[in-house]
Amino acid sequence: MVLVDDRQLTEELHDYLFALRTQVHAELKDLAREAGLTDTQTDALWRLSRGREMTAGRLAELLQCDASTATSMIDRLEKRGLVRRVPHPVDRRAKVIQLTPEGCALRDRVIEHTTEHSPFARLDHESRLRLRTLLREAMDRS
Amino acid sequence: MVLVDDRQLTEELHDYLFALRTQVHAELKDLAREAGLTDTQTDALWRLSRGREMTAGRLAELLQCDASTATSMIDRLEKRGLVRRVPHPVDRRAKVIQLTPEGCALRDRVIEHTTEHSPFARLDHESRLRLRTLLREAMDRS
DNA sequence: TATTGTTATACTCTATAACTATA
DNA sequence: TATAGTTATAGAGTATAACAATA
Repeated sequence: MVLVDDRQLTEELHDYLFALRTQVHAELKDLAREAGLTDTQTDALWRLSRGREMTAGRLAELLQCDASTATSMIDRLEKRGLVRRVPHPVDRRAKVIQLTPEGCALRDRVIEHTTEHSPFARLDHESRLRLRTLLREAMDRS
Repeated sequence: MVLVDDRQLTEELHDYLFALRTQVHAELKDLAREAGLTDTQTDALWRLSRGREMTAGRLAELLQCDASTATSMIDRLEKRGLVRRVPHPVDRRAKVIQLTPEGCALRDRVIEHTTEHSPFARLDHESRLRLRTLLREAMDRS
């Protein structure tokens, strides 16, 4: 039983797509400001934190940006002493990006702050489970 | 009955928060490339399209950016002939931002393309309804 | 030859501060 | 005085193309 027009619903979800971008931007910006970072840098820090260490190429892949963009981002993070480039153990072309102790400390603060001021705190447990399921489904591009 | 650790679930949702940013960025970038725009410009066009016309200040508010940022964005869109600044009917300080016919045409193409290649197309109707409800709840900052 | 990463370049996005015109 | 918008400035994010070193 379809009570809502399908095309209208899809269009409405696209409103959310755009709003989501703005909202997520804003949430990350708040997080970032707290830590003295930009939202993109916070994103990068989070990735490095979750996956521990990785090559520059892998980071670019996760952030879905060009390799050259990753290079300049890493440059800025390195200049701030948050990450460091170390040689790859077997591939001498590649470089492994690591969080420094300062980077780890900042990451910890970001995680703590995120957990405290979560935009998902409004939802109850069941809702969060459902949201996870739906997001997984919608975001899966494969 | 809680089968999943709550803290872990919240952390996982934050992974999605970051991933979502990247994903939504990417979706908008694809959309934009199609139309020869940046993702932010696509966003602006969409807002102008949905709300018809509005002041520069209102646009900045919707995009959650500074007024000066909106100014330069409008500059670029105007230079491309997609929007135009017209005097506000009663407040002579304010300017109303309008889509030009070219802007409208581009907006139509973007909407059509979005509907066709929707990231939400993967979800069935019921799932989309549930997603809408959850997003509304989670995104409501008031 | 193909891949990893960097550099040079050019644009867009972004906020802050100082400003103009109007309310 | 306060508000709407602009300008000047500076830094960050972004991709393209050309390049070096290595696989």
